[in-house]
Amino acid sequence: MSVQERKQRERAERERLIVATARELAEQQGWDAVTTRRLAERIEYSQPVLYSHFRGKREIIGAVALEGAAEMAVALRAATSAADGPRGRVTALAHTYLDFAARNPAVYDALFRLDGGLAFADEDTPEPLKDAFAALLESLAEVAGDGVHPGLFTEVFWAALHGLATLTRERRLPPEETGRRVELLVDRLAVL
Amino acid sequence: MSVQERKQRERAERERLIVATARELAEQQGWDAVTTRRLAERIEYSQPVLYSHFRGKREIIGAVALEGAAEMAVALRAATSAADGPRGRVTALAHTYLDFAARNPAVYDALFRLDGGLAFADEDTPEPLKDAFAALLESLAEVAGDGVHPGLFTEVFWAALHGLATLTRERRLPPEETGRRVELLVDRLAVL
DNA sequence: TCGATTGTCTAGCGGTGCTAGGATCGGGTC
DNA sequence: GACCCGATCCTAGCACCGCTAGACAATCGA
Repeated sequence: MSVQERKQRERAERERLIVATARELAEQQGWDAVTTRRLAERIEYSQPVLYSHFRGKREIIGAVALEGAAEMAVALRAATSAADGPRGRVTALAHTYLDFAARNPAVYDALFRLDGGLAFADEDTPEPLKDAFAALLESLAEVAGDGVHPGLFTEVFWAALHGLATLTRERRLPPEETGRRVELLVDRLAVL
Repeated sequence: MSVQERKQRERAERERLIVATARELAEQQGWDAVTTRRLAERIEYSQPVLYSHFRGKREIIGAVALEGAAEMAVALRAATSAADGPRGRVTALAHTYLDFAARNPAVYDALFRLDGGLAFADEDTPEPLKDAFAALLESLAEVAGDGVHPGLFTEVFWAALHGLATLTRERRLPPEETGRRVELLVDRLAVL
């Protein structure tokens, strides 16, 4: 049994290596540079090894996305729990979200822009994704306003943040005014 | 001279054919299916002909984007001029925007999701893009609220619409509640 | 020690965007 | 009308992509 266990451990370790390497490469040079050949070379195995862990490139993106979702949830909760008052929490939430997107563009892409084969807003949505949404909802529910469904409010707020994050990063919005945009968004959307 | 003019005409005509065919193919089967080989085959020329009109695939996407921007501006202005009152205009604007994105996913992608090599929010931004933003601004300026820069307000509103459009289409938001999300967005963001 | 299983690699398939270089066609000139 | 020359277009091919079949080697159980 011990031998099998060791092999399983090593296999799991290699899988982590693949995901970490893919993420690293994507952050360094963008997802276009994450080819199966380059990835295989970096982990010092041949291409087919990747396919013994994942169905294909899409699943590797999905794995990076799940990792990112967990980290984002942690970051959001840390920021909101350190802030004071409803307004402070929502502002911190917004800034943390945008900051995460800006600092981890490849992870953000894996999560919300690329196809990682993950189900969203569904019963079989992976737990980390549900939890990241829950982290948003926890802080936003208190400012949704009377008679407004917290989930719906969270969706709208999230969509606005997502729009700002993506348009800013693609230089479709000038990045200088991000602070004022967040201020406006929070002032208007949140019922304080 | 007449011969040269005829050749120029034919050349311009072929360029239109390329853009129209690329757009059609993208709407039918997605941008991934728009390969230079398939596109060349559809226009009944060889691949290199494409490169005598455009620097590469990216520029073809850009051309489709410009076409789409002009159409979107027309659609937005038509919808808002037919609506009554500030609230009616903003609501119509939002629905028209999301409707355009849903009905022309490939064009929307070319405009706001893919890299068409176009400059945004810059002095050398192509005129159709500036004009589409202007169409948004025209209706949104009247509900920006006192002391809020109309341009900044438009950017935030646009980002929110963009987030809703993209997340809904990628099934990251359930599509059923779009109406209620727009209602909430307009109610909160616009000063009526 | 031997066979079977597991793991990994080499090699290759059909596709991609893009381009070099040769063929062909048509207009302008004698 | 014959010729030249430049513009125009195509064939063929480059290096790369995601992915996989099949050969090979290492390891396990009997």
